[in-house]
Amino acid sequence: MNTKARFPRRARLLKPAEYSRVFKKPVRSSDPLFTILASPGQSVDPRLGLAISKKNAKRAVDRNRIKRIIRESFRLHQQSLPVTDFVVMAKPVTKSRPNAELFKSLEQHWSRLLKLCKKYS
RNA sequence: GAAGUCGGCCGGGCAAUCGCGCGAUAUUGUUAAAUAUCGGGAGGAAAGUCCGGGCUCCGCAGGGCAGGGUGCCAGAUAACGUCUGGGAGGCGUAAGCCUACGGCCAGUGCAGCAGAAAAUAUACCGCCUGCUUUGCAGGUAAGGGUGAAAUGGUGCGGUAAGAGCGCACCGCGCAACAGGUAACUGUUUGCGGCAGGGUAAACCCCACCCGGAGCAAGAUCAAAUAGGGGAACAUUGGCUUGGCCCGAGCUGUUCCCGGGUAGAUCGCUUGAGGCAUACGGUGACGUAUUGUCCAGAUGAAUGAUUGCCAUGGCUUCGGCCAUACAGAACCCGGCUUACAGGCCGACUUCCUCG
RNA sequence: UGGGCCGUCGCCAAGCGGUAAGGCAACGGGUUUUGAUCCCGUCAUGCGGAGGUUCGAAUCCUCCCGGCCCAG
Repeated sequence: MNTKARFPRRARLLKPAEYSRVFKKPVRSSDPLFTILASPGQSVDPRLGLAISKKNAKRAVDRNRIKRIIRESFRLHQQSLPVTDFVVMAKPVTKSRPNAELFKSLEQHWSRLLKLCKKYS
């Protein structure tokens, strides 16, 4: 139904309960920049949640930048993703990397998760 | 031209594509919502949370003690620990800057080491006199030495040697007078030979100020669950909003029925708002008028990519690199701290030329 | 958002206006055939940072920096 690369509210995780469900039995994908947890979704669309802790990115500016980049990347790739709930977590080094590198890393994550989720289901 | 002082301002720009959340309007839809168009969408510090206020609740926000804060004077302000003007002291050639800057003649405390002596008196080396002369007694506080700090400085007189012992000038204290709203000031007058040290960011005293919590405050609608709610009576203990007391409420018993967690909505952005002009005031600021609406999220919007330009640096002249500090969360007034680079104005000193 | 606490040698810490204790560790020496134990000695000039008050500050005051805890 979403022919365009949009990012409305229903494509996000909104409640603590939804987050804890993902944390309980996730499929993991990690690299030095991000860890992404995935779990089969209950909605019609793939959904995204963000977990950027103050420990990993101390300044609010850095946290906002990381979140925006993750959302942007998710928005552009959600067409190819299965109906799954994702939670993206950042690492301590993430804040010091340029935007282009973060986009590249996330792209690899999405394609890897696509394979993993197919195997899972 | 160089060095410096003060004040104010900016904090990259334009375009294209793809988005996010808010408001208004329109259409669709039973609702939830969806789509389209238009409008606007981070800061000078949004930060630290160091002060002050609004707002909300604590029945009223009351009294006393305790505790905390402020501390030259006057003003500004909703208020302040902020700001403005003035005074005093200090620093600087100057422009200018800095200052917790009330009170140790209310009381209490503290001062290691050194030094004779550290706060109430005294005398180590000295100096002078006398004597029974390798010393003792008396006088003295000029000189030396110690220390952060030792009973005012210079000169003359005076004396056995000295000493405010006396005098002159300076300093200090008190009073009067004059100026100033006041702090305070003085080529003024008079009195006092000098009061007796330091420390109050030591306890403390004096003056003034402060009730407590915080928008996750609080209000409304309400799945689940039955833990409850209201009125009357009683008052030992317990609880409540600052630590205690007074005062107030709840808990207890009886009677009567409606209450409320998850979640949602409101609070939530029109305000001690901001811009412009005029007037008053040395100034902080105030008054009046015209016109204006300028972020409102909630796992948390305000973005990403590309191109061109701007600024700075490097350059093999093709280009390449860099562009700070930092992200609203109820809202304002300050303070403090961080900050690439740049702009404007006023002033000071020095050098050169005319 | 609000409130509270703490930064002292490599580690654990006492001291709270007048020379910064002590223990563990480390290093050197002694004892022992060797090692442990034990004994003696040494070490770091450092009180999170910057200002101020004071003759004198780890201590008092102000502002920053870092860490921890609590309420919701």
